[in-house]
Amino acid sequence: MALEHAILVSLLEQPASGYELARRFDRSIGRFWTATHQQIYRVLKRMESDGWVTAEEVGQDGRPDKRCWSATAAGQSALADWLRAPVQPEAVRHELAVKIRGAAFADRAGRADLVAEVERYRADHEAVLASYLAGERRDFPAPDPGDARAALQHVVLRGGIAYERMVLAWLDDVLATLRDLAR
Amino acid sequence: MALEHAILVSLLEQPASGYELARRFDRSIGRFWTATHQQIYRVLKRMESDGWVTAEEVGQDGRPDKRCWSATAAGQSALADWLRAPVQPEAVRHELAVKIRGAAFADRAGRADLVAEVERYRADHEAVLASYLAGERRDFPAPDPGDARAALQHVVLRGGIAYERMVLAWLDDVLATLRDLAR
DNA sequence: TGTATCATGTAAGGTGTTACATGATTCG
DNA sequence: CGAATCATGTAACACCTTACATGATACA
Repeated sequence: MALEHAILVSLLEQPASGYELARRFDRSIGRFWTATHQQIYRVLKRMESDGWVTAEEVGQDGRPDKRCWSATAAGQSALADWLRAPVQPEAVRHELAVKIRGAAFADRAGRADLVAEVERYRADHEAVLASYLAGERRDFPAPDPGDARAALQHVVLRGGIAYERMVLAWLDDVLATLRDLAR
Repeated sequence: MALEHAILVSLLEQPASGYELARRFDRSIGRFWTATHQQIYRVLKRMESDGWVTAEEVGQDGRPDKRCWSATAAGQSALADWLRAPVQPEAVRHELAVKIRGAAFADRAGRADLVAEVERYRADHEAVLASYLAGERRDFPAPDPGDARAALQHVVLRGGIAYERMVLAWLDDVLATLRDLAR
């Protein structure tokens, strides 16, 4: 139930329309919390009725009008309450791990297909790592000790980078193991 | 939608009652796929009507009767089909990362509380790592190149170990960053 | 003329969580 | 006698995903 809070954080960082929020959830915030635009519009409506956010109608030339959302004082206080609550244990769902254990019950051809799929998956993660590193060079070229927001954004990004590096190393281990079995 | 397939893998490894399955989802399988007993019973029923699993009634002395489930040939073939399909991109939901970015909008006391919470969270992950390492020593003391199932289970466990080590290192980074901001 | 982007939604269906429910045995 | 474990479920609700829907502008 942290979608509300992820939206609050994003709106406190910068007010936005539902559409812009949805794009952020495809990019920076999407690194650690995914949401579709349908979810976002629905939750924004609930948050509005709870008084956590307010919208300002913005007329635009040559584009549809938009509602620019920002967090209210009540929203910021709800976020502060949530920050104080314990972190919920995460629901782990790692499909590839299920497939790897399932490979024990596949034939030679099935395992060869899995090797190809792991290679494709590995290439995806290599691309994600490259984009994180590019983002780090772009957004955090030199540490600024006075900027708390940047320091916190940066440490979260470093977590993403560490995760991707770990995944790549593990996928090499997986590929070596699968190839060993094929011999 | 991999719960069905996680159940198939588990039943192929060893037939089990719904209750036993639920316990496995609290332990070994739960490392990469979580499920509650309610979900498991519901899905088992659907899988039975799809002909993927069959149950054998087992009467027990001093305990309630149980239904021992095993995968059918149709179930194993459904698993093989799924193994050939591309891995779906995972839905990332990392609450702690949201909280860390949210800490930019908290006061000193709120950040101090977050430090304490990160320390608690870190201790949890240290315990998980210790249990993985104990499981590795217990179940895979010496590699057996002929045992495909063990090799695949082991590489998945190594993934869990690598993940926990990465998380611990990152949490140290997070704690150092938060403490830096408090000075 | 077709595709991409901006902008906001509804509806249906599937999945997951929480609470409730039952009933026996084992162990302290 | 109470708590934990074994064993299986139902019901209600919350949440998420997918498909559908609309309509404007910008650009090739």
